[in-house]
Amino acid sequence: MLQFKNGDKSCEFDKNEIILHDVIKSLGLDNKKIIAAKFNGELMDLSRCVNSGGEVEAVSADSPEGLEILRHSTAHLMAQAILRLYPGSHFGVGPAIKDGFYYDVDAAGTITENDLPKIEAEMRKIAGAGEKVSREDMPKDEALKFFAEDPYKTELISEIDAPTVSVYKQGEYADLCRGPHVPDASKIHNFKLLSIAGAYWRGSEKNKMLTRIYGTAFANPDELKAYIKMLEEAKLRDHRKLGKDLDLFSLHEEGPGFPFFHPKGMAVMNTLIDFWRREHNKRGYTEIKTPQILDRELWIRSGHWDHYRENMYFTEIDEKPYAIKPMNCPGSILVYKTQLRSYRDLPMRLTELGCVHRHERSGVLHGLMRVRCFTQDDAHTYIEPTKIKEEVTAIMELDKYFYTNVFGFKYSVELSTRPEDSMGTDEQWEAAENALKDALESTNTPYTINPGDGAFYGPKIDFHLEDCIGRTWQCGTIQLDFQMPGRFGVTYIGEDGAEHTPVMIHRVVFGSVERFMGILIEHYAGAFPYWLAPVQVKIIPIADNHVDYAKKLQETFFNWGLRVEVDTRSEKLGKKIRDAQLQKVPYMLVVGDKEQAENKVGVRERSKGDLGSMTLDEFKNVLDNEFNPLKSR
RNA sequence: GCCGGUGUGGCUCAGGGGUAGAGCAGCGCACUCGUAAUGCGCAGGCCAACAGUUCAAAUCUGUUCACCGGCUCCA
Repeated sequence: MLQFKNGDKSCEFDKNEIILHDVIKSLGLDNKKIIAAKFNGELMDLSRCVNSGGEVEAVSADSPEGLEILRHSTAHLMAQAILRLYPGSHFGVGPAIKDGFYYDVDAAGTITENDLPKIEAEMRKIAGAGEKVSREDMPKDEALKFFAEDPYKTELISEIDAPTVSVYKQGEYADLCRGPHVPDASKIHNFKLLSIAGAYWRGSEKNKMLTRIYGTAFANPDELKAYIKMLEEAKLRDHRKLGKDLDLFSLHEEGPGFPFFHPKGMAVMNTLIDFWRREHNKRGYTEIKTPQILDRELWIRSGHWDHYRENMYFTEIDEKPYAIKPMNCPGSILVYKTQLRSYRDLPMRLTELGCVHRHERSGVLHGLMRVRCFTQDDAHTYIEPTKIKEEVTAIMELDKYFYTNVFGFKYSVELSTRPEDSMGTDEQWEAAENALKDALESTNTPYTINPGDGAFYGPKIDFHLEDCIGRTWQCGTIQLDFQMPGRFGVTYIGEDGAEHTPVMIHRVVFGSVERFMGILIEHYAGAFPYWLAPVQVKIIPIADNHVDYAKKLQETFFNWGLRVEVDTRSEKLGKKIRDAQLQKVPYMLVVGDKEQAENKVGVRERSKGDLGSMTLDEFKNVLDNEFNPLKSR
């Protein structure tokens, strides 16, 4: 006798074993969208046979768990189609991921983007025929024999630490897989293959490169359509396109990875920096500036030569070796050491908007997000070891103010621990990692651990912001450093009159000012808020004889400190407005006979439209009510 | 760096072995206009670079460079 229940529903079978799908049916839970089962909390195939009773749930394709199964099964469906079209192909791994799935293929022949429709068509054929999916548990040695032709599966099987493995078969295709999967391919309707790329087997560049095919699948056709539309809209937000359209920056073959900033881009960047300076001054930071090129000896002493050389550029001055700085810390230390410091001077918070050069491999460059020269909004804080938590907490609050209050970003936090290539003792690393953990936990900050991703001199807390298509980019970081102060003999005189070594905190908020700007462009889709907009106000004379009045207004607004342009072209009003809208200017001021006579401006806001005629005082009042973190306090 | 793709006027793109095309932007002229594109005209390109095949290359081949999508790496 087997008893099953689901909430207040229950059923019994006078048998020793039963198929979960039958249980679901008699519990009255079945419908077309059900693709798997959950038995006592464990996801299983609908066809799975159980020999004890328990809690049973039906997993629908539109639940988060069901969607993952659906996508995973779609990856298998794709693999079967590829096997038909490219017999002899082998497969690596093919998991469900955040917005879909991929499968890494060692294809017999070359698969290109143009082949995706063909593969998709084959997939629909198989799904239409309702190809059955079945699971089989095999002892490992049998599985090894079964997959003898497949180097990838054999490698995976031999690493599995269990006596048996499960194999899923559908038609001519079979795959080593934990499952569960849909009962048959007819459950898969709404899918699309998206892109193709190379990917190293098991993620190591020492291994062969396989062909990775990305795709996605959804429970409903509307969701798939919405997702594809989202991808298209995201493309329109791409900071590289908007950077061109809005004349913010450009990239040139003559300087790969070295962006050129135009006047409008600089207007945004300088505004960001003004804001940044204000906020740091409020919090007890003072600013320094250190040289671009420094003696190679300094970098040997700092450990960069041993741990970071691959990413550095070198040069020679008067036959002596020098390095272009990839980080600002050694420079900061030299400034610290120009005087004998007291515990009363600590924490000493030195900021530096340092332009650093790092050699990045050609394939990773990406607009403003990944470059070879960027401006770090750096600060190095020298601090007594007992004050770490307090200081780290204060930095996290600063980060939160920036990201959430001012820019409205979602962000995630990671704690990155000791990497393989690093300096210092285990005790030092443990102390540093614990200090960061402590700060995170005492502020109830949710975080994940990113093992082995710390800097070579210490662990770090990283802040990741999302771009328009969900890629995340590291911006802020807080790094604890127990190494450099010792290496450079950095000291302070304590209350006890003795010399002590301070701890150093390296931290950035924007991270790279360039990257942060890239993310802002996508975040706002180019429509910067009033305080950041490169052109805040565009004056639009209706006819040529209003240009003089427009220019007079511009003078006034310059004196108010605004960024203002006048459209002096002999175009129609509609055209000038359209162009200003496309440039995403927050305020357009239409001026014609009426305004000129009354000394007014016709105010149009880019999203609210025509706000009517206003005196200059009234307009100023509107501007004063705009969000502006440069004016608070 | 690796795999795949792409490279044609400022921008978006068509063409494709026989002396280079469109729209937008630019310039000129006319219009002097009331809240998302006025009309007409003009000018603008060694078709990424370098080799090769050919009577002839933007077009075919090779190499290089840059860019795009990923991988690896990272702020």
